Amino acid sequence: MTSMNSPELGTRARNESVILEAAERVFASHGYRGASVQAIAEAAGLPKSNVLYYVGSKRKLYVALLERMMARWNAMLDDIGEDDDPGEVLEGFIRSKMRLTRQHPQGSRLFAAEVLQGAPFLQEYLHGELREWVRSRARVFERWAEKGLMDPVDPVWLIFLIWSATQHYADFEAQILSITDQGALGESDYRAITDFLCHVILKGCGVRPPSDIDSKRHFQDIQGKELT
Amino acid sequence: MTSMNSPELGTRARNESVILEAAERVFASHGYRGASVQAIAEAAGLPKSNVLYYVGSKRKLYVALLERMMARWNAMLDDIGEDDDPGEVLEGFIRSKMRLTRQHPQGSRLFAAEVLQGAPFLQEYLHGELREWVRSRARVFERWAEKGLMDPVDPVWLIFLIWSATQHYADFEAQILSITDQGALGESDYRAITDFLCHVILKGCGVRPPSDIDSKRHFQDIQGKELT
DNA sequence: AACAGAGTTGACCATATGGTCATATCGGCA
DNA sequence: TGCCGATATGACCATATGGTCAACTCTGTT
Repeated sequence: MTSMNSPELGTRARNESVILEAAERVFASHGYRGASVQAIAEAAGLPKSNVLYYVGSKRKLYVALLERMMARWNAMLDDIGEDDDPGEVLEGFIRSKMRLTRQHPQGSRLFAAEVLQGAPFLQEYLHGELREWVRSRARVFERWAEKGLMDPVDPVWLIFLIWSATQHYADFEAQILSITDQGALGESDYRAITDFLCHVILKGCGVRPPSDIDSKRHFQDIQGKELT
Repeated sequence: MTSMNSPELGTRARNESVILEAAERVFASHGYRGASVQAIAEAAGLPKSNVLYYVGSKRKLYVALLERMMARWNAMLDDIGEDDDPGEVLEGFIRSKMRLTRQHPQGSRLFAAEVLQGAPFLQEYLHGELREWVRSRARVFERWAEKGLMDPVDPVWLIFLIWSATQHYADFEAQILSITDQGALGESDYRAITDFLCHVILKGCGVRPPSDIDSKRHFQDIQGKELT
């Protein structure tokens, strides 16, 4: 079979993976226009020609990265109904989004850079799939407000608040590290931040926090996924 | 004197102003590396040589824009003491930051792009001036918590929450417009968002909202500054 | 050993890049 | 009128850009 390579991957799969990781870093910090194939190749430790041999073109590489990130994003978005517990749903929402940010900071930054330039490659996704997702969530939140389970806040602004507060820890990491005088955010920082956000946002919307048992399940969920 | 030009500006002042606005847009959407002098020149409606005649170099232009934005930041950061009213301070803080975002969306995006690439030009500012500002604010918040005027939340995460939630409406404007199916965020949107953020964040931290008279002062403050 | 297909890479191309410079025009003033 | 500094801009340069291509090596199969 294949010779003794890194964990059972063909040459193509291995190189593509190296290239994707390198490209994600470069695109994330310099945006689409600012990233050069040469820079990506150097970050991947390969000649430029080899990179283009695998990915075809700069544009295809960029699109592939965006699609990978949107797939991760979709995997995070589970469904809810108006009979679910608002506290559980909101807290799960915050924790999922924070986990995504933590596990894929470069991907989060890539997304931010894409949206900063007006989201030319993501218009369709944003205006289609994601918009519908937000609208359906918003309807449920409104029902909860009618039932007195939460304050009558605009559900769309609430969703954006959660997205922004979590996204921030990837996109503005450089600022946060400078200001808190740290080299990196550790597991305990992320746990503290997540708990803080859950506290403020749930309380701020007048939502009763979920019972301890549920919080503990979420907590273990995070720990389990982190230890890989 | 000078011939009949736009509102009493010398040639130099007028052209520099046009160039700065154009450059802010281009740098904001494509980052430092992704922005080309040619693109800036076209956005300004001037030949490339003329742009370079006025600004010297791409790098100087970029630094000038960052400095202008940091000056606006600093103008917003007024001082507080532990005897001030927490609700008034927090609400003023949120409203100031939101006003900055609204009045200078391109500048906000420029800042975001700079931080996304690791803040190479802003390290000094972030690690010096801004870090001290955050620390001093944090001490006051902690005193308030000790006095029982607010929940014992980590003040630094609270400051970042406010920054992220407000910043978001500039940096992710494309996403927000796509999802809410709008062409632009209007004055009424901004007022609603600001009120929403004040409600959630103050309540979420256990801070008593300021009295009506104070809110009205803030409100007029905003309106006054917006109508220019 | 011979072959085939995947992988590798330097040379090359047209175009774009940031920046310089010589030259030309402008507006006011003597 | 002639002069002068500020303004304007096309021509130009060295380098970097995304992408192509032909030649090469490697690995597994017959």
